[in-house]
Amino acid sequence: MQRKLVVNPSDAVPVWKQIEEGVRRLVAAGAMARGAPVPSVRELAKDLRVNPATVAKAYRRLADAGVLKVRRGEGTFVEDNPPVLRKSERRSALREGADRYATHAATLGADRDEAVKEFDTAWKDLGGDGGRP
Amino acid sequence: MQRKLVVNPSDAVPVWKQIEEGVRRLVAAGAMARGAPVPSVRELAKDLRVNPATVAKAYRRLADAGVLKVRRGEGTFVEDNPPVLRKSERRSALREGADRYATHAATLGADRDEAVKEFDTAWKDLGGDGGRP
Amino acid sequence: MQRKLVVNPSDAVPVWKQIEEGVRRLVAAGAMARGAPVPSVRELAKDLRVNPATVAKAYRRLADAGVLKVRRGEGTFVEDNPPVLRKSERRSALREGADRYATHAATLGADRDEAVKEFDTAWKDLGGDGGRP
Amino acid sequence: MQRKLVVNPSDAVPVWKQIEEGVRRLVAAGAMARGAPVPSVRELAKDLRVNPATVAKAYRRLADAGVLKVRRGEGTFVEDNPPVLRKSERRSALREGADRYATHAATLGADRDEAVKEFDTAWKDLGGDGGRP
DNA sequence: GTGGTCTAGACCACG
DNA sequence: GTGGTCTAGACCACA
Repeated sequence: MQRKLVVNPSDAVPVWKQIEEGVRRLVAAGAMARGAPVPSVRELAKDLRVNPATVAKAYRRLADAGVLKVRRGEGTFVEDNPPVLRKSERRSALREGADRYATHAATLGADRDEAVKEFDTAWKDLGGDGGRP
Repeated sequence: MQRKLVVNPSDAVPVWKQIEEGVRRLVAAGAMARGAPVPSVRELAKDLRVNPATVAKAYRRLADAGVLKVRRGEGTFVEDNPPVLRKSERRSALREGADRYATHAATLGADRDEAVKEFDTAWKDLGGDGGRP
Repeated sequence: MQRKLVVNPSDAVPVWKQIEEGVRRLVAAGAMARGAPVPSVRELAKDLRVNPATVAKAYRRLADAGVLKVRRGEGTFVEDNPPVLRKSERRSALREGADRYATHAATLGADRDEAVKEFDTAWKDLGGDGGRP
Repeated sequence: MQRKLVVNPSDAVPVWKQIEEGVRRLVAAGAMARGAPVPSVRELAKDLRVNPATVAKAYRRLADAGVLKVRRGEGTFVEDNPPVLRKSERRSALREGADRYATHAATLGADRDEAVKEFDTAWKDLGGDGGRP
């Protein structure tokens, strides 16, 4: 599992969404500890070479979602108790990704087993152990 | 595998791209035979309830990619030898999609079996039968 | 100088125009003798693998221009005295071709001398002798 | 060489193609520097008095060809390393155009000097100075 | 502000 | 009939 944020500006997925998902991932993985400060908007923007407004948008959404907490004058921090997605939200988000991958694989002419095999390889590379990564 | 094109105008992915990928799938699956005519721009547009320019864009891209062949004044046809991705390209394209889905699922806290189960559901909805479509 | 008609259906120039210009060229070069019969519409269409209507359009224009003569029930023939283009028409047609080539060369980043050199090579290959081919 | 884009809506060649070739020329000539921003779609459309979608089509094709780079929400830029045709490709592309023009001129009964003279006139109208632009 | 998508409809060239 | 081009204008996502 990567421990650092990376974004691909050429990707179809919006940059702000890549940042948002990346932060969620790092928080879930413990790479960003609860209550710990996250990089400032300007700092992260400079690191990722993106527009500060883009980072700000991701942080704002994460704050709205209760993953981050802004303390005026101090900075931005990981919430002590980052929320878990509601079941239905989580499910539909998962389904969305599954749809994308299924369409992608079918377009390439792959069959079901080949697609799953490739997924398992990718899953292992994330640092998983066959179950929860 | 579905034998008919369908598009979802509410989807985030552009309609022209849905058409392009759908045609690629049908050609790959043999549902659209080599050298055979594809529906005319206007006809398909009427079927799908979209603007002819949208279909034309998809056809144009497919012609640029060598999948379709436009004969002026006659119509649009499947190329006799639609380009097949080289094995390594196909593999890496599949892997890329698998990576995206694995990351996505991991971000949501799903485990491997849940992700595969969701993928299978999505695959079936494409019209697949569990094996080679 | 080619002695046979060839057309390129993928070219930007319409097929009927390629045929029309080809016939003019062959007549001017003497490859199609004055008063001699030209291939029938169907025959030429079969040879060139184009739609008979396309050949018919070229022949009709050539007949209108006085280059060919249709004798009903007998066939189509080269006129005994094919007309010469009026000076202004000829000039503007020449200029049009020059414009196309100049734009083409400039887009490729060629300089004037290189473009002329390439033209001279092409001209010689047509069978010319440095002057009228 | 012209330093500014101009289009002729009455010309047979599509406006989007005129724009595409014009930009290629300006980039090749260095009038549009590597990495520098090109006029925005709307701005250029206003300048040229054409529809923004027409400019967008040209830009899109140039981006696909690697000449321009689109940065979402920021604008469109000249690529740092716009692709140069390989020598042999460039040569054969030039030769192709030369062939077309030679054939065209010969069809009109022009001699070599007349054809070159007309070419020079056309070249000057592009803004050339008789040598490398 | 930027570019991308889509619609509706006109007009043209080609076969 | 076919596809291609262009316009006018709306709406969206992104930075």
